[in-house]
Amino acid sequence: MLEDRRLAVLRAIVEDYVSTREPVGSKAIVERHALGVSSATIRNDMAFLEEEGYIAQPHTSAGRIPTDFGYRAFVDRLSGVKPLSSAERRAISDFLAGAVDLDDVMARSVRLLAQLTRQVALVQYPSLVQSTVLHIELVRLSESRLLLVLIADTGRVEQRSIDLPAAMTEDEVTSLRARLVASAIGERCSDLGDQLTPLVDAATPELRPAVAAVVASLIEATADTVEQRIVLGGTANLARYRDSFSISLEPVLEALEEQVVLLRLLGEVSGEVTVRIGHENPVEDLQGTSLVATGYGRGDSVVAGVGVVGPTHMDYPGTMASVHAVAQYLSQILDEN
Amino acid sequence: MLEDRRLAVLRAIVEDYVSTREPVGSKAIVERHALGVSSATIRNDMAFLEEEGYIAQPHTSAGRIPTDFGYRAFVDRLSGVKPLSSAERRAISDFLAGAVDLDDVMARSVRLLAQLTRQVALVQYPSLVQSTVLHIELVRLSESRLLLVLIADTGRVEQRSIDLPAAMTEDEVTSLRARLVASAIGERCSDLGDQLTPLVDAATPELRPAVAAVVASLIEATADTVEQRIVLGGTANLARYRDSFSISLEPVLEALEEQVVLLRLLGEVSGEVTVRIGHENPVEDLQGTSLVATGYGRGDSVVAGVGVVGPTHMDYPGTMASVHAVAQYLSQILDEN
DNA sequence: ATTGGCACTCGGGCAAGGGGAGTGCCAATC
DNA sequence: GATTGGCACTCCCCTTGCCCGAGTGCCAAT
Repeated sequence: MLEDRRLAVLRAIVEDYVSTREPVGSKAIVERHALGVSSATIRNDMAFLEEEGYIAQPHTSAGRIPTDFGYRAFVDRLSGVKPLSSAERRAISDFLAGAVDLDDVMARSVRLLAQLTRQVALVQYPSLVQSTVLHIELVRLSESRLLLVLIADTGRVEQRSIDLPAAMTEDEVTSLRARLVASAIGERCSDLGDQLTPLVDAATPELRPAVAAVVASLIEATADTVEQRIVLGGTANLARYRDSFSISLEPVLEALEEQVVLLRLLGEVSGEVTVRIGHENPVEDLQGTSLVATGYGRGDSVVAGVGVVGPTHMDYPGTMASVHAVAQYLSQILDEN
Repeated sequence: MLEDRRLAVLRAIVEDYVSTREPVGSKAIVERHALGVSSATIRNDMAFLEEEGYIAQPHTSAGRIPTDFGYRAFVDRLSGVKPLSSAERRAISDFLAGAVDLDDVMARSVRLLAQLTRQVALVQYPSLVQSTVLHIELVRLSESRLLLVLIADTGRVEQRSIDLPAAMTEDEVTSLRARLVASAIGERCSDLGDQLTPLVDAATPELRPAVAAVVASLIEATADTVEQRIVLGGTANLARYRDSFSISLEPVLEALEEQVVLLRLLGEVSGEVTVRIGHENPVEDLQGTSLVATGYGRGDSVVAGVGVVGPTHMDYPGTMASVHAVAQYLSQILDEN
């Protein structure tokens, strides 16, 4: 009962601070939230909440602001699920329906998510490792250069140009292409190594180096360290929160330009919506921000992540709902193909 | 002679202001530049330069800062060509040499340019309109869905998925693919419309709608309004110049997220390095910034643009040199393929 | 446990003042 | 006629001092 009210106070503080971005005082809570007690009582509760580490004072005689720990409690125990309005749902499906290819789906999603949440959006391309090979194409650019195109069932198309150790004729390329197609189609991209090494051994001695180069390139293209791609959007939204980030937004922008960092952020997503608040964030430069992310995929398998990065004082319920919804639609689009 | 000194004063003001970002006074010029005259003389010259619109005073009793017009004069008449150091040249070629495909080249270029200039870099994919068709691939995703892949000689690979109006068998797809390849390979992408419409007419009545859909998709993919792609990088550098932009950087970031805007920026590039200073910029939200851009391509034909956006008080000679150098290397890479 | 009252703290806004950088102008000089 | 030193003037900006008010913590009363 008493515990309940204290949590209600914490909720009030989080909500008010998120909407006003100003430290909230005991009086403001009494006025804006019908808790049925006086400001003095609230003050006592606040002292307790501060003791426990949920909230903090920027300085004496200021209101309280939630700590990362406070947000954590809010997200875990206080925020209900905030359903999207039907207008929002419609907006999402309309927005994504017009996409012509995977690149377009990714670009639209990231834009959409940035718009919905007014934060920085991240969308990861479906992982090749989780995909199967739909088609392989080998195009002869010149005597000793090939273009390799790999098409995955998730809609991803990867290309590599290959400098051959020795010239190949058109016929040789055609035949190699047929053999690649025969061994690779339908296989998991992650198994390509095992599937294709026999081809190298089976090749004639003259052609072996060339075949090896092609196979190596194919394997390299599907190696999980390089194959990951993440699209970023809505960085302009960061500028709005300029003063929210402890120092400045330069390190934040910098971190967000590093693919490696983005991969770490979206690396451990699951089917659930995950929230990392402030210092919980693995990336140092982003410890002034929060991440809301989840995975999408076909059926139960998660093939990639999607999420947003914003100030710790974000609207968590709303953001989580938007991220969840976009992930759902992405899964659906993937299923349709 | 006298005119010469006045221009020297303008140059001194531009150079000092660019490096210190603070209004420069007559005394500072005497100290930092050996012009052989007293500060009073400089003051007279400054009064003249102000009268003519080259420089302005933020307020009485402050030093002078260059106007857009002043920068223009500096760029047109005062700045010599600043050659890159050999270390820089080596950095560029090293950086670009490791690229595995066109996407990689574009990503690396934009990163490189952002790093060299410490500003926001833009790199445009080679225009399809300026390319010829190297290969076309048609993959059957399901009974009534195809994936169309178009490979251009510039290394670009475009994909579209197509919902067919009626089912097609594997054989039908193979045969259509062969016909597409026969009519399209070696043609300019911009001519695809003319080249492919006969195919639709020649198709059997049952297949005609499907063929029409495929051809329409191909034409749509190469239409010059949609085919353009621009990669952006180094937005973190904007944060450093936070206070340089008249208002805030939010509108600037927003403008830079609009493909349409970027296309307008790089739309009219030529082989020369072009500079647009402040209000000369066609995009309203970017009139507090300057653009330094040029084109790259094979031989004389410009296939795409590359450039940077930064504060009007940028190091023009250095930026122009970097942009020029990167464009050169891009042209070279394109030539090699 | 809750409440009203009260003294206390401290940040932020505002006004006043001084320092300093820089200017424009003028009379003198080459 | 261009150049120069001198000088009065302007105005930004930093610092100081001050007050106000929001908000707190504590306490005694219920």
